[in-house]
Amino acid sequence: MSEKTNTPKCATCGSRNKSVFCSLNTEQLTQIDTDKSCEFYQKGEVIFKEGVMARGIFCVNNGKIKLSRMGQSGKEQIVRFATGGDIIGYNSMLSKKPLSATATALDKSAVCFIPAKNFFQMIRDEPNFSLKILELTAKNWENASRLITDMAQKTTKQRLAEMLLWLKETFGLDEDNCIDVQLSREEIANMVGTATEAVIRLLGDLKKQKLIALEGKKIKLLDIHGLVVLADLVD
Amino acid sequence: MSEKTNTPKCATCGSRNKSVFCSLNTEQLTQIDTDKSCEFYQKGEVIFKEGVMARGIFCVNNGKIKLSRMGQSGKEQIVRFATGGDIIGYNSMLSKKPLSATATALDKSAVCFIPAKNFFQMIRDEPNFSLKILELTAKNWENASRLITDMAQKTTKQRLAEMLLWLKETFGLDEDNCIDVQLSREEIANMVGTATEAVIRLLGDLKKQKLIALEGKKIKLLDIHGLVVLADLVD
DNA sequence: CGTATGCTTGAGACGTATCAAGTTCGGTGG
DNA sequence: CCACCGAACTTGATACGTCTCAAGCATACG
Repeated sequence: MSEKTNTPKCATCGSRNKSVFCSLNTEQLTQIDTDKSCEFYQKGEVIFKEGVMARGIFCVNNGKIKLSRMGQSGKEQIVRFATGGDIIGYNSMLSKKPLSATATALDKSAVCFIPAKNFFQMIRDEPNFSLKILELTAKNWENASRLITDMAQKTTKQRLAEMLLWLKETFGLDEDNCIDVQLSREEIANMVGTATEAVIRLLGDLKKQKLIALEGKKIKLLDIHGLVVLADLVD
Repeated sequence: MSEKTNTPKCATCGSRNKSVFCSLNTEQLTQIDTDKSCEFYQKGEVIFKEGVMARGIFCVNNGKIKLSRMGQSGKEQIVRFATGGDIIGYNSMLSKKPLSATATALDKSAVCFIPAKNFFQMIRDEPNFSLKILELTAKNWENASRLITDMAQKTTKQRLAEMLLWLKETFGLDEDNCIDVQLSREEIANMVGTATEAVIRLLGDLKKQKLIALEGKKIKLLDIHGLVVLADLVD
């Protein structure tokens, strides 16, 4: 099979309708199909690296991706996730600055690359597309400012509870009520902004409080409302 | 003097050229002038409140404004500042969600209100304006994701050093090398994400390290490079 | 089956929050 | 102009949470 055969078409992309591309017409989608390319990544593979200039945007066809920054002495901070239908790398395009985060596959993922030229053309030609991107960046800011507040003010345990809820929103639950993504304890720590050991102890606490259950590597949510209350510190 | 007389005109606004409105033509500016209104605020007065739906954007003619969110048990978290030429309130417009932060004047400030209609019209009619706003929101995200990382990973002292540098960038230094904005210790604590007492002690430490000097309420920066090094934990 | 990697537990040190005084500052009314 | 009052600031003592380091344990994989 050639790569061409593997490359998904925008018109038939299952993620398109919930994406920023939902308002584009057939002609515009064909143009993207012509210019884009698609890459497949294994778990752990890097899609793009912080500090490099972006040459286009990436659209996640399917899979799970983390976006992280290098902080203090090389410690990773996970700042966002992306799944099917999400686009990544656009902030760097728009600000004309180097990429501010590294994108890494958490799972087998298929990611399309759309050149800068097409991206900016869509912004110029299609005000609705522009507005979609603006909506996206505005929501990003709102999420980010909430995160800043929480990082600054909440205890580690509250942040952990919040991150579990965030993971649930992003990746959903499987048939067994377990969060449907596999992250190492270290990666969870890198979301929460704490040490791996703290995550382990605090997950133990949450388990004792019957808010979650631990089944192997999987985290089962037993009491979502309880987690919400804890995360908001109604405590 | 009627308020009309007081209302500054966009065409002669000293802040316009460094603002997102720099690419608009005379006709477009006149349209804004017709529809906008201008309010004057004293130190401490609230321009808009978190949770309310925005009905337009605000453009700072002059003055100093803090944007903050309510976190844990009512504790304020300062997430951004705005000065002459900056616009605020647009994220809420774009995401069609309630305002995510409260804007408060730190000083006598003049702020123009531009109705949503005009804002969206400019986005539709003027791709360059669209791109300016996109650039702005993208930069916001990059700042925010850095802040998230720093809040999660840096020590309080490092964050304080970083915030002092941030204040310097935003408000500049006066003729005496003092940060040109008056914030209470509590407000500084609400930027750093710590207690007022910690800020006081740590400012004392920075003073002992000869990185800053304290002259009354004013903070004088003695060794900017030293602060940069400290903030980055080259320590 | 052995080795590497990730996970877990424990003990100790450190940083920061909290609470409880004082002190200084800035504005107001006598 | 001074005295007063409240708010902001400062300092100290203590407690708690979290990080770090060190060791042991489970798990995955060749």
